[in-house]
Amino acid sequence: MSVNEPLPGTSDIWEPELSDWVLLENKAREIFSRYAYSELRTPIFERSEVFVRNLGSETDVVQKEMYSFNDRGGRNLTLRPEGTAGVMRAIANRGLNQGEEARVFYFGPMFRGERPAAGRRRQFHQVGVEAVGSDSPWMDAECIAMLTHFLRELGVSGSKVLINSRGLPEDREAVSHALKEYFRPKLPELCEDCQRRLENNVWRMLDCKNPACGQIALGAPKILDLLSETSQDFFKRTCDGLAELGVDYEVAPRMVRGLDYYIHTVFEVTHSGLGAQDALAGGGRYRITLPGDKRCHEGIGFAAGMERLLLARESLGLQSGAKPETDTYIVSLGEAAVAAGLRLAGELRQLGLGGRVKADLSARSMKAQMRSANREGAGIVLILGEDEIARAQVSCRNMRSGEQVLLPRVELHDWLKKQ
RNA sequence: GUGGCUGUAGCUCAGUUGGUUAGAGCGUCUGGUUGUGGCCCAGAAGGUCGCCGGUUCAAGUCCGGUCAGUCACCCCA
Repeated sequence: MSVNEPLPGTSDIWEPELSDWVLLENKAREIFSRYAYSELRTPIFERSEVFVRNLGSETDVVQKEMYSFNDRGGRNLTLRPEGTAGVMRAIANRGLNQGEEARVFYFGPMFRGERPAAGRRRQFHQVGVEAVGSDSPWMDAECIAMLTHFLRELGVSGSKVLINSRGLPEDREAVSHALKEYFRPKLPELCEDCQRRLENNVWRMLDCKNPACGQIALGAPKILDLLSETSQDFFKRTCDGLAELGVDYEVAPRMVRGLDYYIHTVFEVTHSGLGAQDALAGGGRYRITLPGDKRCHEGIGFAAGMERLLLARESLGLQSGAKPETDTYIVSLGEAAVAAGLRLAGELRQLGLGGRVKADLSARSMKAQMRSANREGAGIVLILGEDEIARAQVSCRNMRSGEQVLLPRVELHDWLKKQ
């Protein structure tokens, strides 16, 4: 508990774990680009209303999880709790022509004031995509297919795609009504949370984790059956699209996602290697009115938790090993040689020879410098001592084979190229 | 926000029913004759036992509080 420790739910990311993060980012760029998505970077904080209007003021995220503060000008700002709102704001600001599609992906830190647990942090990272401007169910299918493609490329096997539909806003009343009718008589048998939910949030009663409630929820009317024909048709065509694209999925009739803006398709990808927080990614279709734009836009998107992707990979034994800190290590014996070593290191870096080059500046004993070279995984050690400097030579040692040659300085570049 | 478990060297952990100068392994540093790594050997450095308070002649060991970590709940990525 020193001031040097990062705040609860935040952490420093060092090598070698950092290489896994870079791998994730590069894979995201590579795969999403193939689907013609472009990277977008939006600010990490926004005016609070950007999130409130997008997520809905009644959602848990807005009610109790936002990191909000007033800046010096008295504006109420918030550290982004998710990526979609900022992306929508950016698209609105730039403008979207009639019929134009915006396909973007992003990744970066998100912030929620929650109690940390396995796979849940206060500063966590998401990689997400948004495709705005298409109201085709095929788009939903392709988006989900892209997500499974991404997971496959990362080596994350054993995940499960769950999909459901929330229908259109105009279907909601009928669904809520039917659910209330079903649950009301069973109220005494339900948990406290669900008793409260009956009026506030009936839909959530469907996926309560309490075993007793779960049993009762099994008998509840299915959302899908209660939706309008238009909504049912949209869902069916999304499923057809998934089949067309060869995506394995499961219909989860009781899955309800927490964010209010979703319409039609909602989906989630779960993985068994994650602990209690088993959602790897989640998303869905939304309808949104961009501020300053009278037209209504539809979009589909998802966000995947980067920490959770990494956890899933870890559970499959996929974390990458430690990289060597150094490729070429220059040992210098004596103060005069240190200057020569530094000069040689600079020369190699300018020429791009020797990979990661490190000159030992300590003037310690040779044994000590060799130990360091070995510990850092150096493949090549170049030795500069009094003899070498006097004769314009350099001792070149291959640490893997143990072979060592004494070369004239002018031959060093060629020797390095051959290693 | 609520609850369970945990908190001793850089890391992983020992530390018996409270009893002298708190230990191990790994890692680090320096040596094992003049300029050579990995193996081996020797030595060294490194800890206010998370913090505060209490009980006691005596607390790393017991009690309370607090902070932190971890897992779970709510919810989500």
